[in-house]
Amino acid sequence: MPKKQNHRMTNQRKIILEELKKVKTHPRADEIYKMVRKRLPHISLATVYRNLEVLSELKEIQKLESFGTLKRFDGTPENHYHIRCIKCDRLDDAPFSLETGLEKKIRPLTSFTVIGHRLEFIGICNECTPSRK
Amino acid sequence: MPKKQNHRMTNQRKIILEELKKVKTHPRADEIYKMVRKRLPHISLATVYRNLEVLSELKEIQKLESFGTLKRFDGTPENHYHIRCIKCDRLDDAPFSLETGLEKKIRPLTSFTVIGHRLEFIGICNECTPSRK
DNA sequence: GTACCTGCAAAGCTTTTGCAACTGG
DNA sequence: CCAGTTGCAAAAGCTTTGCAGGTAC
Repeated sequence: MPKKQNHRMTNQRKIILEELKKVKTHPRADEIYKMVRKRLPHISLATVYRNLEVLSELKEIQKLESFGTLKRFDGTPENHYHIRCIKCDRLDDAPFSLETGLEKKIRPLTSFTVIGHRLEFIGICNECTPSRK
Repeated sequence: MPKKQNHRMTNQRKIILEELKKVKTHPRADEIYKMVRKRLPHISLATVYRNLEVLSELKEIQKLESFGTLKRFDGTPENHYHIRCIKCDRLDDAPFSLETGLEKKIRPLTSFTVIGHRLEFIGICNECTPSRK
């Protein structure tokens, strides 16, 4: 069973959360570190990393890493979608044709010049599905 | 203008490409290194990295790094989409409601148990659009 | 009081780079 | 030939971890 942890709302944790909620961009850890250091000049980068981890476990924030931390390489140069197994991190091609309509739909809603999109499905693969073991 | 380069099809490059085309998974650089080393025991990991870079420039393969190399953190815990600027790497929320139908459409087509998806739009932001400078 | 947290420094990993030797076209 | 490439080793990032001291509750 998962280890129980009683998290404390330390000053550092509170300020990291406040600063992250304050911006609408999606900063990297080092950017958050810079933001927070204006209010806590002696905070360490390790504390920022540890708190971002805890806060995303608590579902207060989201950690974004769609394709995982490591780069992956794909022998198929054409654009296509993928499906990832959340258990074993296996990444397959998704048997799904391109949704060309998506870009058209978002164009009137954004100030960006939209030139494409990426779509990834998340799931559990055959081998990781308990009922089929 | 972009520097012109005359790429050579060296044995190492050819074998890396062959091995990558051979698999339907999307291996990481270190996995490709292991695959290639069975045929070229003395190849170096640096060569693998350099060739993956060249091959993706040549559009022979794709480098997958949807959210970029670095992790990013999002103060909004609810699921939502993003839009990335390919020039400055800025990442904003996408003003686009969730496409709940996608998962339903892929379920009959895959052996994975689908539990979600991630969608990212790619574009050029306001500040990077030349015509509005 | 004590489990959790912090800052610092060191370690860990993946990826990139400098360099001298080598090679494909 | 010689620009492009390779292997090796070292460097460069980003992220995690060990540890001793500090703190929230």
